[in-house]
Amino acid sequence: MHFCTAFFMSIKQIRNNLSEWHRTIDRKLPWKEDRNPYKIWVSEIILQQTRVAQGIPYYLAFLLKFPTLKHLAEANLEEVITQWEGLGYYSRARNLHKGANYIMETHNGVFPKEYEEILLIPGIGPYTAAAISSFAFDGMHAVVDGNVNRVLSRMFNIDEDLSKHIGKKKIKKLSQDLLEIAGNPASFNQAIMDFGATVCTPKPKCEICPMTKQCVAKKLERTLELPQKKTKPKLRKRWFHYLVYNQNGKSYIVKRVNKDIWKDLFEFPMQECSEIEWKKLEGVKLSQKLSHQHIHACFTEVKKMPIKYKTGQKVDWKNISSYSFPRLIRDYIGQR
DNA sequence: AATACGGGGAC
DNA sequence: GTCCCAGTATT
Repeated sequence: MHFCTAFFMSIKQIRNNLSEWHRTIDRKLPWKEDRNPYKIWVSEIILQQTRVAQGIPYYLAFLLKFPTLKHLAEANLEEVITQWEGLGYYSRARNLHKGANYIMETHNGVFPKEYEEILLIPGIGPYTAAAISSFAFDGMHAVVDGNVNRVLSRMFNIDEDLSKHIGKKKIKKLSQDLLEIAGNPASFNQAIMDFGATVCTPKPKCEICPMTKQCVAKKLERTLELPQKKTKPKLRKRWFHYLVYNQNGKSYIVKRVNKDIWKDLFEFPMQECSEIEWKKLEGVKLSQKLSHQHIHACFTEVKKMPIKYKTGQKVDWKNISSYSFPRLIRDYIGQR
């Protein structure tokens, strides 16, 4: 059929141009040095929803601290969380630790090779399983991340909401077709992500793009409309009152244990309150913007801790920095 | 299908 | 300010 032939030609053209383009730029990054699945795993988890530049120092420090899967499995969760301090999405650190133990128990410490097995590791979803499978083992699994969504929705003018099943299926199919024609999964997956990260960016650089002839969105002047944006959840404002005990060189800190932000990190004893109450408080006021919440914090130093706040553990001020804190708390301690 | 989960960089 | 980043787990 004519349509199928044209489609196939377009796919081949895209593959050729993409691989030619990639040969000219290939970014050198620390996790590309070898095909050690453990290192690739760590890098992929760090890079979830995280920019390359932000992830690099964490990747280097993490591998210095936990050089092998066994080191990670045998570490305490506390140490792992500490390595993650400041990076955000702390469940990634929890799952990395849980995943290392899972691999020790289920696969005798040997990182599994098959996509379906990789997918069962805690914290690994379809993207990360495909990335590890292709980068470490040459598995024929196409990655679909934010870059791929953007590149392919534009190339093929995919209108669907990519957070929904239909849209996901379309992108997955295109990406898998391209990969199978390209034939080199590690290099193709790397190329399409690098392309999305540097050329087919949210505000695209079409003037330097080698594939404008194949890009349907460009032809229709729709590049800025694709991929379809999802409506963002509305911002939540929260008001925290911290009681900072300070007597004889001691303080109290408590670990956050609930299903909420900053789980497993420490903070001072805290009472969440209303905006009205918060504005009347005396103390050091700092705020922190998260993607979906604005946290307003007031830190009040006290010589006596009310009984109901006396939870957690008493610690020396001079050791306090060794605990893991959210950015906001760390900032307060730093400027105090 | 929708929501929660951090922090930061680019504009 | 806004967008969104090499996403996943839970509801």
